[in-house]
Amino acid sequence: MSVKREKLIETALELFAKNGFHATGIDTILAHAGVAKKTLYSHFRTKDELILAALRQHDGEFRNFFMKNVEALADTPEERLLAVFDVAEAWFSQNNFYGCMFINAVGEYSEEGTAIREVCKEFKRLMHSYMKSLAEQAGIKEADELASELALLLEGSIVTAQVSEQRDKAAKTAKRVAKTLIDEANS
Amino acid sequence: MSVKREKLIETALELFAKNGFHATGIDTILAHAGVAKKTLYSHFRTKDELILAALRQHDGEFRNFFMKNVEALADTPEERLLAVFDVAEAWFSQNNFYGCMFINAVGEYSEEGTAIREVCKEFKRLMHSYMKSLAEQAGIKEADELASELALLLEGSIVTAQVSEQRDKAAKTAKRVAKTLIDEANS
DNA sequence: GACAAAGTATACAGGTCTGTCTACTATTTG
DNA sequence: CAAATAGTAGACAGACCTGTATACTTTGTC
Repeated sequence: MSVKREKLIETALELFAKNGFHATGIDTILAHAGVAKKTLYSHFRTKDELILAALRQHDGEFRNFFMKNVEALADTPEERLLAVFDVAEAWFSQNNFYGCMFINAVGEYSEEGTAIREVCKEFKRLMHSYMKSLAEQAGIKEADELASELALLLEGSIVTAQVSEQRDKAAKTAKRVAKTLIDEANS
Repeated sequence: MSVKREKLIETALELFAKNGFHATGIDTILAHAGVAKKTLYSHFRTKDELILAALRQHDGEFRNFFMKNVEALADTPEERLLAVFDVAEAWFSQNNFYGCMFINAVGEYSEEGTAIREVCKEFKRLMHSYMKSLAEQAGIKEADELASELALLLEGSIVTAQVSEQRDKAAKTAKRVAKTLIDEANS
């Protein structure tokens, strides 16, 4: 694929994360990426298509980052369910942490059923699916229920880290509750 | 206070909630409110000041709605801690539910220390404070910890209801975990 | 080396944005 | 009743928005 296209998506992701989608203009993206306007519009028909491509790429990249780190931090499925919140803490402490891009996107695009919303919904579905598979591998009976509970905790910690700026505490509180829930589901 | 000013804030809140802050123009607010531009700029110096006034009013209104409903649904402090999630479920099921306006605002305004961000942070602090006082009234030792845990669950259920559109399930899952945590903190 | 593909730079159209200004009209208050 | 206050309607400036078009340049491939 084109290196210009990749540069555009990379730049767009940074600016969308920091300043939001509506507040980030095409010209700003072009200036930061060092790409001409015509090149952008040869790769993407509209700004919305660029947003969509950026979100789709971030979906893949982020889940890859997340799973790779979970698997590096712990070996057993049960330990990995807990490690999710260690990875979250490391994520929150990055200096370019601006919350979850998919949550932020839904805040700006409220119309249900649109492509942008569906990508965000799918990302959350896949994160839930990942935690459910870990729970199943750990031999937990109510794997789906536990995954929903842990997903809720993860969302809560992301938003608390973003809004209340208590990043370490948000992750640690979520992890403490997660431990309680995993122990309970295992008994 | 001026009825025009109130109408402006009310209209702005509806449009900001539905379409976001950057995507909602001054002219759109004026047309919906039936107010002249000069009147707006006699009450607010800039759009940001209107946003700030709207957020501050929503802070008061929302917490009042929340606490009134919690207190109507349950009588004892312990039951009220659980009722928080029944009120959340009722909130999510409103047809004009677009998630938490403060979370959405932070997604659009990333610069820490700005007035808009501080209002959002303060709202979350006050919600935590409310749940902490309920926990204290219920005689729970680690009231602050429990409040942080329940706040995390509440945030998680809000975001899940908004993004994943499983509104009933999000509230019920959070309530189920909350019950576990409250029982544990009481033992 | 020729030629097609991909890129640059930039002007432009048509629209929207915030905020100011002028001129006029109700409304309230002393 | 008169004067101050608060409002309407709308034009306007200057900036920014998305998306298209023109003319030129680089790059890669046969």
